[in-house]
Amino acid sequence: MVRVEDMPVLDERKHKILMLLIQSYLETGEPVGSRTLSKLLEDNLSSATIRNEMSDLEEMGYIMSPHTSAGRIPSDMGYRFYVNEIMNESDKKCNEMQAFVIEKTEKMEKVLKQVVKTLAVNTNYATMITSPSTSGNRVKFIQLSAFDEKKLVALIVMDGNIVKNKVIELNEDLTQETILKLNLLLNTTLNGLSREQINLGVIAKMKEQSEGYQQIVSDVLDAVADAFNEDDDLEVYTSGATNLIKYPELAAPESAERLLMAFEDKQELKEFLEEAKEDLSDDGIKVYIGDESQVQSMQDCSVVTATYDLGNGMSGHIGIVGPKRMDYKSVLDSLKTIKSQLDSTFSGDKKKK
Amino acid sequence: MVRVEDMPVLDERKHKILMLLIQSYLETGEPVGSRTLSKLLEDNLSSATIRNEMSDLEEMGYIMSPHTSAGRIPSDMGYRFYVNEIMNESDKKCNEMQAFVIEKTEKMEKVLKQVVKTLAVNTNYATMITSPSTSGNRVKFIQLSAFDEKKLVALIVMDGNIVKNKVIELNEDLTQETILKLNLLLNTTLNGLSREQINLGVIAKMKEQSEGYQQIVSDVLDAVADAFNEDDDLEVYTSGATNLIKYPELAAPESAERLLMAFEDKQELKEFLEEAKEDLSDDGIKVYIGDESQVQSMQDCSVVTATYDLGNGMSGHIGIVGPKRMDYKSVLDSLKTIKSQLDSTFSGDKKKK
DNA sequence: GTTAGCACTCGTAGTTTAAGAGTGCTAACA
DNA sequence: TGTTAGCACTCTTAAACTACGAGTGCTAAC
Repeated sequence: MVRVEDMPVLDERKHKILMLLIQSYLETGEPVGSRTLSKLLEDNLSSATIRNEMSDLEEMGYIMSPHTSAGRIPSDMGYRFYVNEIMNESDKKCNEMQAFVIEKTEKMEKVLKQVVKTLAVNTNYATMITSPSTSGNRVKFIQLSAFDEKKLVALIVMDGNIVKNKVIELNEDLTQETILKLNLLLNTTLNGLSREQINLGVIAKMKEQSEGYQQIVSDVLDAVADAFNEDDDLEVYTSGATNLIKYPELAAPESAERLLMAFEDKQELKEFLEEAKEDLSDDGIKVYIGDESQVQSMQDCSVVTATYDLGNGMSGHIGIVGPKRMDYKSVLDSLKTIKSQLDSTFSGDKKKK
Repeated sequence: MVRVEDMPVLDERKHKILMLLIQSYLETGEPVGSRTLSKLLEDNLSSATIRNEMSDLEEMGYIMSPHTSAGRIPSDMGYRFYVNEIMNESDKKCNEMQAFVIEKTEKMEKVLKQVVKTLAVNTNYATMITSPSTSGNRVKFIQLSAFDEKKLVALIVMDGNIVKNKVIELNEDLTQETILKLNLLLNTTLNGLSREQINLGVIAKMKEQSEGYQQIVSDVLDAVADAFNEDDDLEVYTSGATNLIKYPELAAPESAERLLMAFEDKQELKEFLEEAKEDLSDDGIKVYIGDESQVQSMQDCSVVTATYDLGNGMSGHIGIVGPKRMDYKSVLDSLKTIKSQLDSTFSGDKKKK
């Protein structure tokens, strides 16, 4: 793992050469030789001079040669250098963003799937997105309704207007009156309470007052717990995992398989995205190079993550996974665009599910 | 495409040799030579004799040689022959089925994901399952509740106890009385109606009686339409797609990529599974070999599909995709086991979502 | 500090070679 | 007539060899 403090300072020429070398490698994926750089560089320096500089850069740890007689490729530290550089400058340019079209669908799920797919198609990398999670949610409204002889449906609305329902099967008929009473009890007791506030005391008190309908109360509580647990079964949607095997450096059978399996299983991705929120930079975008991501199967990849915020207390994470030589500039731009699109799409529209 | 009528009849010895050849190929994945078969066969026939028989079988179209000096491999017709054979006999044996454990979760979605994963792990092939769909559904119960100043939630219960809800935002406050009236109107008008029965006439009549709350009625109708449309966004859950690239005959870069992409996109799978229900055999299990599946990306695969039935009018489809030389016997057994497990798991438990 | 020149290294791609597996055919045998 | 041994032939695969080109490091000269 590279620490920024450990990175040697570069004079102007080395800086230029390093950036050029990395750019060239990002484009071609081929090791870059001294002659290539010499031609790329506007100063007419001979390849021999460049060779000396490259030798220095290699010693410093910014670049390395895959074998003796190939050119040089960036090390993880080299990539880190490059990314740090463009993170600084990228705001200035803001090159013509492709506008992504997000159809305004009612279902959050569909929007997320669409976003993740759009991103994957546009970037040609693998993408992932978590469904938005609400923190510090509260119960807003509960209603029981009998819709069949021995069946109730419990409707639970949470603060973020998340609606949950649960079918409850009964052993006996309930009078309309009983249902009204239960509704009253449930609402007066639970409304406005957060997960933490619904403790054993509250539960005991409710059961006490429920006069023989403990089972129903307990079923409703299950459903309430479910609504709170929305976070726990946070979904991760992915797309374009197969894009990755197009990059030769990731196509090695074993590593490719592990990568694809990670995208199929999603558990690891979920954990990673959840952790990613811990160390946010100012704009919520962060780049993980190689082992920085701490995900075993992505040691040979870079991951760019962003946080999106739907405004009503709901936020989630987006990630783009590509080879280390991914086109960081365009990925950063894409993510920024998506971020703002998501924000605006839902600014006035708080529906969910 | 092979038609059973076109398959030449085989004498006993050819039958035995063909079955043996295919079994050997299924196990090893290597072309089978005459010497191998000679040793495998209990009758002491020389390889030369076998060669003659194989030559005949090749002429008939049951087997083919990948190149001159390799052994023979089954043709699609050969596989078809084999599958037809074991479909007949497999019921007799019923070898010790592995019991799959289906945890009884509340959410259908989780069950399906678990099933598809279990199957994939057990068979080492790729698996897919559609969520159960209900045909001929009707509206059973509708309820509007105000849970916030200007927000209603419409709760719709369908015949299969599928529950849908939709949040409706209002421009004005509604009195409790108005809501009761609307509830009455909605229930008296819509209850018991199927998708087809809710036509323009019914809608017009409702709007007429809704006295200025047309917007709400129309929103509710949207939600109802949604509930009916459950079928349209039938989900397909998949697992183990990466298993496929372990089989050399499928690992060729281009074809493997198409396969994996099919499993990522799922649209094609969905269509295939929906069509599969058209031509059911008696026990709901069907085997598609090669181009029989009509799915472009699976020309080199075999697909075994089964229908599962949850009893309350809900049914869906399972599919297992593997190389043509998949272990049909164990796949058929696994599917049968899962089928019965699914049936029994939900026999007394009609919850959904 | 820069550059030209040169020997050297190493990976890639193409060719050659040898080995092995399997076939088809022929002729002999029961 | 069915079965078998034998043999020449084909074809794939892997290993060994070759030639080539790209790139380097070093030295010596500018």
